[in-house]
Amino acid sequence: MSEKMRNPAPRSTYRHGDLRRALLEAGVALARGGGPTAVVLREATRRAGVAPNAAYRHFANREDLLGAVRAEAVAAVGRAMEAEYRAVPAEGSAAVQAHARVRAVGRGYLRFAFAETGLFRTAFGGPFTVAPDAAASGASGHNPFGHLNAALDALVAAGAMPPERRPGAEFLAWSTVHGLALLALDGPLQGMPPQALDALSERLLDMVERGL
Amino acid sequence: MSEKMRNPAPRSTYRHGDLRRALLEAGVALARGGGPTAVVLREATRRAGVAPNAAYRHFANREDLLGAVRAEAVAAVGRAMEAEYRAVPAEGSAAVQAHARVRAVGRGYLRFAFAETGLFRTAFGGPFTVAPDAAASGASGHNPFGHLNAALDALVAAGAMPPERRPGAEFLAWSTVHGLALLALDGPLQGMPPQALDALSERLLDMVERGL
DNA sequence: TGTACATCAGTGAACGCGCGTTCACTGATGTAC
DNA sequence: TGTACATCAGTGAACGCGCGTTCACTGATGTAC
Repeated sequence: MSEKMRNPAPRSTYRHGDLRRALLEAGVALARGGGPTAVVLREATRRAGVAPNAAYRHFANREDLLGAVRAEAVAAVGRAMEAEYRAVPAEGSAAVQAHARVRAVGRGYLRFAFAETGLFRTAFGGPFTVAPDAAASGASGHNPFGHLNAALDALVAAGAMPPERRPGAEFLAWSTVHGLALLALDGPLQGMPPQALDALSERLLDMVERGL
Repeated sequence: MSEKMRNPAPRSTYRHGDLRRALLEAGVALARGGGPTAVVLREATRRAGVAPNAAYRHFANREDLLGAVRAEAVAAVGRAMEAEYRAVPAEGSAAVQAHARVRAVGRGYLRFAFAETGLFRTAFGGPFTVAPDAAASGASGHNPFGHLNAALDALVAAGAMPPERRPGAEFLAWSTVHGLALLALDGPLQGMPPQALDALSERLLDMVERGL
């Protein structure tokens, strides 16, 4: 029973059950609907059926809650990228596969942006950073930047990209898809039908492949 | 004197002199410092030395003021692009010049974004549209989208780009620079020194040229 | 197994904030005769 | 040139809003003896 001291697990029962999770999920739902500014602390507590100030037992303040929601949104982007990535058939030469995977990663990013506007905005619509060990950590999935880096590394390993062009290439590739996403969300591409957006995405990915 | 009826010019004297312009300039100054959310109606009137509600003689509401400020910011982006464009030396073949001009247009956009963060955000950081006649109007300068379109048209005219790739190419090119700008403003490129940003910009423009 | 106590998740009420916006007004200016 | 009147740019005061956040609290639960 000395485990209590070594591993001071938080108490297992709370009145609400798990208010922290409930608030986080409410926050994610708000973000999904209206982006980061829609993550309103009082509204999250309302949805959790709790007094406004109860949130302060689980989050330091509104910014803290928003940060947790943002992390969820980033993870969701990563999952979308992973899904496209895994859908790439394991056929063709290593170079062909590596190319297909870079495209898949970009396609996942774009499709998420088009389909989950609010969450995408929450993840990348304001100031954001990437985990410092993004490139290094291979195991921990759900990191968009890590996926991109891995795909580009594989491109070099397959001999499909000159190694001297590799440094910084992730920023060039990311810029491209990021820009298209935001043009589609806020800019002149607003309201373009999904299939047209998909077609434009493929052309963009062509351009990146040729250009890298 | 019947001109009065034909041309009912607004009265030439106002107590303030030109409060509309004063408010607009205050708004632009606020946007320069803090982006669109910093354009606060009350603060603009404060800076103009006027009561808060005086603004309603010149703007329907806050959104109207912000729209006018945004138009100024967009025009400033256009001017920056023009400046780079005009700096292109008139030497080499038509194709070489056309390439140089596409690059110049992109470079102007990026440099503006890096140097005038607040104004860039105001122009393109939220929902925005481009003038419907953007491509058509050649004379009216200061339209970023128009500059880009013109440069790409020239690229095709010079035989430096296959005509069948021209449609929609403006969105691909714009996506690319737009994405880099936002990654530098909000993302992992934050705090990168201007010369490094310039170097990355040139690599990005290389990529676009090869890829288009 | 039972009792006394400490913990702390959630309560209820209230705050100050700065904003955008509305109201009825005033008084300098421009215009008609 | 002088007087009477209309216009309307800017005034002063006030509003409601919903937010994030703080305060002193309560009462269910977990723990020690």
